Amino acid sequence: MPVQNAEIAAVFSEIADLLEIEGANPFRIRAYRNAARTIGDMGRSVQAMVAKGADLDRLPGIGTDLAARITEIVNTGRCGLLERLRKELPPAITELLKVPGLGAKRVRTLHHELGVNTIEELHQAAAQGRVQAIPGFGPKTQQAIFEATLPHAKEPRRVPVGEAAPAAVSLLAALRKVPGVEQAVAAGSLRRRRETVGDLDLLATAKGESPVIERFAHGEDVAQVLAAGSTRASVVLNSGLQVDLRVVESKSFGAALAYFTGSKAHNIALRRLAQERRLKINEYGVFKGRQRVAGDTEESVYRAVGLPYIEPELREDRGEIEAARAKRLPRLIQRSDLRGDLHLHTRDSDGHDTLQAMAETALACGLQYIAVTEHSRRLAMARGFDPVRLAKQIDQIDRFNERKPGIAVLKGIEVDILDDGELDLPDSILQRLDLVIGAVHQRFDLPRAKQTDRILRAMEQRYFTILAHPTGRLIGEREPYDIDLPQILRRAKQRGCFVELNAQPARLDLTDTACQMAKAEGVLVAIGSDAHSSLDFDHLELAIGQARRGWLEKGDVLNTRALRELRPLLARTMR
DNA sequence: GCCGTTTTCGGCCCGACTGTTTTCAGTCG
Repeated sequence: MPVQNAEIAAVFSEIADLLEIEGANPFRIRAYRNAARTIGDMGRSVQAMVAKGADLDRLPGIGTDLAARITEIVNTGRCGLLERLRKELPPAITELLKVPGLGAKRVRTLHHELGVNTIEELHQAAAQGRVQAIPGFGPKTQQAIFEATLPHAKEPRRVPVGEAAPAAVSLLAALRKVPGVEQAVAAGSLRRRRETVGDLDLLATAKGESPVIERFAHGEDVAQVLAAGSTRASVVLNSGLQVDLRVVESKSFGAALAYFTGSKAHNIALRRLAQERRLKINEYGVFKGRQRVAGDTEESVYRAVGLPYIEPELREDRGEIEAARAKRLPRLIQRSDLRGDLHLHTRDSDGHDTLQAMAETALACGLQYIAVTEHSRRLAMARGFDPVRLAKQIDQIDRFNERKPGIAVLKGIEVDILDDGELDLPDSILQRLDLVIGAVHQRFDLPRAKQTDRILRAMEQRYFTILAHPTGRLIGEREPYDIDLPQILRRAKQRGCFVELNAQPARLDLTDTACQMAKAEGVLVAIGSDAHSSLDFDHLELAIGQARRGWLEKGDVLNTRALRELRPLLARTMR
């Protein structure tokens, strides 16, 4: 039974939660949390490392004890420590930690004083007024618990970055109009371009008496004010999105921006470096004793700890500090590096705009070529193409290009990969194309070995260029299908074909760590907007964010190539 | 529980806000 990294991470997270409720050494708890994050974020399979006898304790934050626990979980599928903890505490109790305002200590108190073990029991206790009878708990706390544990109380959800970004734009515009406000910018996971955003972190600089906090808390879209002090406010918008605003003086702008951009793990690593230099970093600056030595810009903060500037998308404590120290930071790809778009639809299948309109908009977006890639016949509901309609479109594109429209249109297809790994259209028509994108659109439930084999077989087809949205996940809606991605990437390298980074906001597929894996394997990533209308070219910006999080540079992305360099690369896959 | 060009022991990031308190603990990011 294969053990996924995510499962090991979940075990360590639960151990950390239970240890915390038990009141264990906080640093031991942190060690389990750090290990959970390290394992969960890792591109490599821990199980494979164990099988190869690799030294697990060379992983950051993994020592002798944790290495032994990992080996135990991989080999036996069980974890003795977790089983022991689950006997000492009711397993459902970790759910209580998710209630806003409840941390480990209060959960422990509620458990000991009231015998509360589940959300339902906690709700009952609050309803009966038993919570406020405990020392340290008052009526407000009890009321907050009561409301947060109502059966219909929804868990805060993470919002796709494509939704969060526009919300931030309008909030920032409003902040900039408040008297005394000098700057207002987005920080947090939005600035790091994470694919989902838990809450919006905004940072403003303002002169002394600016009413910025007050105006923000009374904004027209604000449903609830969670907190509002002199430098910080937290609100919930009508959409359910939580927004935190921090206000600092402009001399602290850089330090505050670094601090509130995070990630938390990156900040901790940074402060540790500062400690070594007898410096202290907080959101107001970098300090040597009482003297402030940096903080007006982010660059100054990094310089103070002996590092070059690190791009926000890299700040996850996934090796960027070490890379910065060694002067080996990547020069991350930028939107302006993209020369073309390799995946889009017109209204000939399920898109909304004509080829002419798509081409004009792409040109206006600074692209030099696009590939039209309609669906194939298997996707009947998307009006997928059969060979006859595809032949017709091929002629249409040829005529279009003859008119010298200022942008080159490549002939492609997004062809379905059938259950057995065959493609949905015959070679006789595929051979007339410039590129063939293969996509899995049904049978997401195949077991790992079959699903992997299906994709590997598709990649071996005579005409196959790019594997579309390789994992099939839809953020927050559908899990990725179960595949051996490292094996697929290895085969892609051998075959000379490419993997897509699909820019649709709900897809952003590949993930950031998968992009890193592709880069490590030497497989070029093809960025595709998967545009279904001329408005969708904006999504390319999201894919660029994801690519940057995956440490991709210009050279790692197929469609940064000029057309004359691209053509031979595509032709090699059409053998 | 991890980690070490100061250390194999003794450290481990830092501050704001709230609620329940008469000076602070707990939570959060």
